[in-house]
Amino acid sequence: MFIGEYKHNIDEKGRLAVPAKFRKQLKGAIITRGLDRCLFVFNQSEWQELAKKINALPLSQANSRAFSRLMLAGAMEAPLDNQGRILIPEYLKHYAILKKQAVITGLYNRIEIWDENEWQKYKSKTEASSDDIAEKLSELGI
Amino acid sequence: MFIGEYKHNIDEKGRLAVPAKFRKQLKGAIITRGLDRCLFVFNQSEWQELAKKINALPLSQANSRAFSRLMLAGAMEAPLDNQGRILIPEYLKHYAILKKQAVITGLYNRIEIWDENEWQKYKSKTEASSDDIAEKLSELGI
DNA sequence: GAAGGTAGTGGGGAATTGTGGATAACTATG
DNA sequence: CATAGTTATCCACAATTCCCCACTACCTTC
Repeated sequence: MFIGEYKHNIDEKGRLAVPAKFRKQLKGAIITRGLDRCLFVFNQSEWQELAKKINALPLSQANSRAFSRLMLAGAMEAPLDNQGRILIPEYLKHYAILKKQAVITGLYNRIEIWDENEWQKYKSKTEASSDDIAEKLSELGI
Repeated sequence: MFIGEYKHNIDEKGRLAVPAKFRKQLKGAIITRGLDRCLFVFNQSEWQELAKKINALPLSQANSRAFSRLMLAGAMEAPLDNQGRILIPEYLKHYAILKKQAVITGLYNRIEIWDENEWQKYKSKTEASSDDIAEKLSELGI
């Protein structure tokens, strides 16, 4: 299970250190476009499951194609190097507006990568309206 | 599984380098017209499957006939040369508005080839409405 | 408080990949 | 049958990517 929030730097080659606590669970990581301008990182099995679901969407529907292209075409295998870093492709760096300082968060079955600034913005926005958000979730059984 | 987004150039002879990660899975490629003004590339077995599906469409329906003509009549075998490139026929280059810079994307069981410009346009359009798309897909269990 | 270990950061060298051009084979046409 | 044009195969260079090694800082433990 991935939990927690970590702050790390991306070097000039686009490499980002994965927090040590995440590494063992991440053999064969897949990185892809996420929602809200962050990146998702999955381990092999979680990704397999998700990719299969996406692939099953009907090719004839424009929305399905768009979503596939976001998630599947956005995806990239991201093997950890000996120092436990992943390489973030240029187009994903661009998508997530990643500069030097990045935030890595654990969300149970996935990891998210945010630009530090974006994360702060998102957090303050969300924290301010956390009560409202909670209300709306009651419909979903939480 | 094909995933990822790569940027490559088409040379004056109409040749396009297939990303190294795709090559082993692509013995005997089939290239054809795709949807949204891109080209689809399949490996042998995926193509077989799709062709069978298309063939099963009712001949009586105008839409089916149009789709058959788009996909089947547009198809072409595209063997890789020793450097891992495929040759894109003139009529397909024209269909996909391909100029020099092309984008190659992996979508699980197929590859797509886009003109760089078209891809950027499509992507920014899609990314802008990614929340809506995601919402609609929640019905499908994602 | 010191020492050992772990984690994060940075840079350099080697192999792979992408790209362009050149030569050889084939096809078509006069 | 010969020649010209077109297509296919091969070769070589250049850029990028990948992998490895080294350093520093922090944290933990004795």
